[in-house]
Amino acid sequence: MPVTIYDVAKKAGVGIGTVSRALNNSPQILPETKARILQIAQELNYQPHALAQGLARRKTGTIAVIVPFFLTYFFIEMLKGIQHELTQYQYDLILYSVDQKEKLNTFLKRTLQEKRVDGVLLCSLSISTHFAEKFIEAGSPIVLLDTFHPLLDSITIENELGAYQATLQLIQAGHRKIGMINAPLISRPARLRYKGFKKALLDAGIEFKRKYLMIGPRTDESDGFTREAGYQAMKQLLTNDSDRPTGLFISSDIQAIGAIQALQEQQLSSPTNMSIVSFDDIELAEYFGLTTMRQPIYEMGKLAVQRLVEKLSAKGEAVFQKKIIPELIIRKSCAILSTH
Amino acid sequence: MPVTIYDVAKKAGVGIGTVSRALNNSPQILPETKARILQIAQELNYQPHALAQGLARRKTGTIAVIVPFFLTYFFIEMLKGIQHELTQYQYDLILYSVDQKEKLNTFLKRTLQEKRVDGVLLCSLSISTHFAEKFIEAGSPIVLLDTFHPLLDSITIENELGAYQATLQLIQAGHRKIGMINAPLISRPARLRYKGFKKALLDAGIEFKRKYLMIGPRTDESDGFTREAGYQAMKQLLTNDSDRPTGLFISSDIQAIGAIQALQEQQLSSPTNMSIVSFDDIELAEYFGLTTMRQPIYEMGKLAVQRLVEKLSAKGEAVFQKKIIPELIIRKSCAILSTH
DNA sequence: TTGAAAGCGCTAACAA
DNA sequence: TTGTTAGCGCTTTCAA
Repeated sequence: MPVTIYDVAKKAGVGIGTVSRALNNSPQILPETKARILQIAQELNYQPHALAQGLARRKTGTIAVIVPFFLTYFFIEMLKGIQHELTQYQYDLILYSVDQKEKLNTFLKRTLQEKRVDGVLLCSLSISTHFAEKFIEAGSPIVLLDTFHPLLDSITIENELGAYQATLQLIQAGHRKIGMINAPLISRPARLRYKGFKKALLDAGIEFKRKYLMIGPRTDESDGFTREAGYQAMKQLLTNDSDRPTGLFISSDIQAIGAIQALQEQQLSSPTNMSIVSFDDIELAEYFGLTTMRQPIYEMGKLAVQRLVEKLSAKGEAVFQKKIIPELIIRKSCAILSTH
Repeated sequence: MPVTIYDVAKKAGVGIGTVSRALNNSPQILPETKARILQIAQELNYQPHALAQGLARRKTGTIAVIVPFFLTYFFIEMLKGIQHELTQYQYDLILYSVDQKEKLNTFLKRTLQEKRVDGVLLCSLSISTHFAEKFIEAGSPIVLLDTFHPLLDSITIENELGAYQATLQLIQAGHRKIGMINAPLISRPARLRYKGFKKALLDAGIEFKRKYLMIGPRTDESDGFTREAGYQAMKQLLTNDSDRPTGLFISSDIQAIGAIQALQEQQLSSPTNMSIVSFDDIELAEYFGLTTMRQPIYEMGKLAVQRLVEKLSAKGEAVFQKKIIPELIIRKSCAILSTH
């Protein structure tokens, strides 16, 4: 039989209101009674019922984190940052993973109406304007992570700029035949990285060749930022052995790793036969010696939580849109092209 | 202003009890009134308040998943299985990650008393007998995943058997100088795999050499089943260049990957200079061509959820202890030793 | 078949 | 400073 506030009150010989005050350290209570009550609560091993407390307080102490179903390295890192920071603020985390498109809206609707959570962190998934407005109307705190909507708070990476820099790195290494392996363009980061890539070529006066561009497949199981997708893309690219790029910008490390595998199967290697600059800087990037654009994913997760918690207490400010600039990490997958 | 059951009742011209009956498809209601109420609820976009519902029903529709803080590939896979299955049963998932030892007990205590969740899934972390008994007393459903306690339901891998088989594979390939890279022995799987390893050697009449055993370091950040730990262990092992093993059982794929890296740094490779059999069969194992003992992690996650959900409805049966037998996956990291 | 009312365990406003 | 009480939004008896 779980012990309730009534049990504590009875044993202490006070009303439940007083117990509540003692527990929530209200100033309107005599220090001695407070001490006595706390003591008794301890003895009885009392712990408030979370749901009852939530119902009365109109807040749950829980936030929802919505992520794509395919938990890749990227999301793990993000989750770690989020989780770590959330612990600091004493919030619990409900994890929703979206395996189908409609699911996201279901979850958003639920978080909005069901009142099971105080706020939501939406990761890497696009929210419709309809729902963005709903959240604003309802005054429900939400922050977007690695995704964007003009009406809402967000923390994103400067994808276009990062891609530009990555490509520039290839150009500065002397490459002129530069290609890209990208994820499908339904993904916003994929679109932006593509844009940055093309701009870098344009600015350098290098022609963009359509056949140097490879877009890996997307499946129900993945968003296309996968090792397998990178592998397939590179294989496809190697099909054309008369005219191949010498340098490649690949939209994620994990794809680059797959691509390197495809290279090796043909007795080729990076950077000898193909220079590569990728994106993310996941843990494995170091192992593969990838020159890559580092996204501080963990820190972004922390930042998102901080912002959300801020909104949870004092809401109603201007839209907060933080853009993080990725950092070029030079390893050895991008070689300087020998001039002959 | 959120719409409540009262709003629906008023608009339908009925009592809230009737609305509740309509919503929870109780048989004690006239089909027509039910239809009408449902219709109105729809129009009003009504959704029950989760906490209020939970308070009244004495169940939350949420389960807790407790995992170690260092989310490795192993846990990700496990989480995916859990998450996927949980969705089928309409349960929400609260994720607790344990970053310090005391934290686990805090979480267990909370789940027990706070009534925020209906049950718990404890992954890869040891529960004390004290808490095991508490859970039984309280009748709180809990199932252990990749961890064991005699009093509680659990789903574990036959670690000892798996290690035995892995080692046997090396022996059958002709190896006689066989070593092991292991994680620290505080980990139960590490202990059991060590045991299986030694038994295989013993049964084959092969001497176990202490200097062929390498145990990687454990840190606050990790349990020792990491790439870095494997890397360090192999480096250490290579220190001795006069007398090295030719075959190695490594306690996880990710450590094996680190070990291979150390090998490569010395211009060595597997299997040419060192045969390796590892454990887990994570996604990357295929890429590295690891011969390994496959743990059906995803399926174990699913199974755990199924069992938990079962207990959630009809509890109070015998202790369920499922032991999964790992499967040998032959790739190319273990070479047949040429007889000369 | 339905409505009214008594909880579920807590917080917070109101009195005392 | 404290006790009492009215909610919080729902489920579920108990009568009708």
